[in-house]
Amino acid sequence: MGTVAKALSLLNYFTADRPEIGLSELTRLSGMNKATVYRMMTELQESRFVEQTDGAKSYRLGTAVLRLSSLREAAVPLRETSKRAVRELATKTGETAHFSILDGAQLATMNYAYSSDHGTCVMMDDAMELPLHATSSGLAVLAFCDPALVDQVLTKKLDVRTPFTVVDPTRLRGMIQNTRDTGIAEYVSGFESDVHSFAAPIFNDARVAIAAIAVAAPINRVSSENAPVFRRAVFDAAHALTHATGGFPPVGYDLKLEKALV
Amino acid sequence: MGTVAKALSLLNYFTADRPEIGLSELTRLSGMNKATVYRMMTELQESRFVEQTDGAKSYRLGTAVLRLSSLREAAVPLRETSKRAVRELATKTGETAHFSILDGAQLATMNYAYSSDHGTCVMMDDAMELPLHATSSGLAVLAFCDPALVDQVLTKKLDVRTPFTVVDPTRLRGMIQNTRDTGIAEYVSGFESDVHSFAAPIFNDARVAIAAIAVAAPINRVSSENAPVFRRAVFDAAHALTHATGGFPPVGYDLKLEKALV
DNA sequence: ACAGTTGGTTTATTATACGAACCAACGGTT
DNA sequence: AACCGTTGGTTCGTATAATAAACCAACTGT
Repeated sequence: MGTVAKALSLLNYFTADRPEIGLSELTRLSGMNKATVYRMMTELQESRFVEQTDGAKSYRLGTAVLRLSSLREAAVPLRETSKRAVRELATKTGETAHFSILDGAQLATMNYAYSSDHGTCVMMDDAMELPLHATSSGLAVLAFCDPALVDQVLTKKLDVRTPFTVVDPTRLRGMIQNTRDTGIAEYVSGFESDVHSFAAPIFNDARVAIAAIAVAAPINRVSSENAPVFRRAVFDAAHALTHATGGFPPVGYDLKLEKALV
Repeated sequence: MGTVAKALSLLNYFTADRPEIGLSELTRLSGMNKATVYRMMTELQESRFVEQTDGAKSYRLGTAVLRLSSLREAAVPLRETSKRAVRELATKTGETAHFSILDGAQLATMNYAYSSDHGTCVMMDDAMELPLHATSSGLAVLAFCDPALVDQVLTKKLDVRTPFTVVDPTRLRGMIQNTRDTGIAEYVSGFESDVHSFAAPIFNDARVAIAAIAVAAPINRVSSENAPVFRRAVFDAAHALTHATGGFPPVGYDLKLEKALV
């Protein structure tokens, strides 16, 4: 890993839970030398990727990332397009909907929407990172992405989030194959307990999965009655999104789904 | 400039007009050695700050910036809050409204909204960069930011955008002082010909200007009749935004404005 | 007075980034 | 087919720039 990549990896320690980090803390987190961290943060600050809060000396993400993401969004519109789709999906299903994009070997939540149909709903965090092996969105992406990513994910030690998180590579491969067959991913309590989620992949112009849209409901609100409704809604949303963003599903994908969902 | 900053400066060559850049082009633009550019882009790619488009080998901004900007937005909400304000301002004034944030020595447009009241309106680009010396938004920020920034901007050679762009430091200082006195900035044809714009600053919690909200109208639609309406609308929007984002205006600012705008 | 923080600085050492020159492949001209 | 100017990518000896340990100074709580 070169210097640039090492410096940029420092940015990964910023999370929704930890929006500001001091020098010593960042040194501890990264395991790098303090002087090194200091120099890198100074450079990141020059480039406005981070900024120091006035009173405290702690760092937080800077304005440069805003400009860059606007540009990325202008070049590859996803956030805006998906936002509407997510809101519609939440309204239609009466449950929490979310859209996440593949970023390395994880999914980054880009937006989500709640429904007020019920007194409770599955909660989300801003910019939440979703593991590929523990979520329906992850399965949806793994089923239709570059096979190398599947190998990469399955050879690492996988985090256990709940007693129901599947970490056995063989079982996961089975679930991925199953998703590939049906076109829609499901996961029960893999990431949060008592949550049943449905997800479908969004494809790019090379027919590779790059994102997923999902619905997450409390287990007890999912039945054999309404599960087909969720599946249908998720598929329709994903289908529309793929097309709206200039992507194409793999050959035969739509057809297979249309049959399965009748 | 260290390696990290140099590598990150490569990202600045991505603009709305030039969303994808090839290796040779980037080498030419940056004036760096090709091998150096290549190494840096490879590292940026590892960190997912850029990605290569499938067919062509050209680079475009990657997914990492999306995640980071979501996190920044979670820590310091501005984009979302301003979006509503901008839309309201456009509706209220019947003209194009936009919000931009200080990023280094430039303003980065974060969002904008058109009005359909007239057959024509001032057009904007995504993620447009606005020079501080040629726009009303720039004057608004310069009037209430760190004085060091004013010096920094005025000592550089300033770009001429139109025959009406002011580049004389003395005249600019006058205009900045004038903005400081009235609290609202105006500029006629400084950035685009035949455009009259009004802007007011947004303050952070240290009472320093960090952004601006503005209205831009075709010159012939601005008169002594409706100019006060524009000023009032822009001030109200900026005031609301400052408070909505947890900032405070300088002591006496609101009072001065309230008097001037009666 | 002390121990343990914090952010920031200095130093010699050595690892790493550098750049000129070099490929191989592609697309037009002639 | 030979040529030209492209393109993205690679090589390798050299010199620059990143490194890490140790050190400040300021602050906190005991």
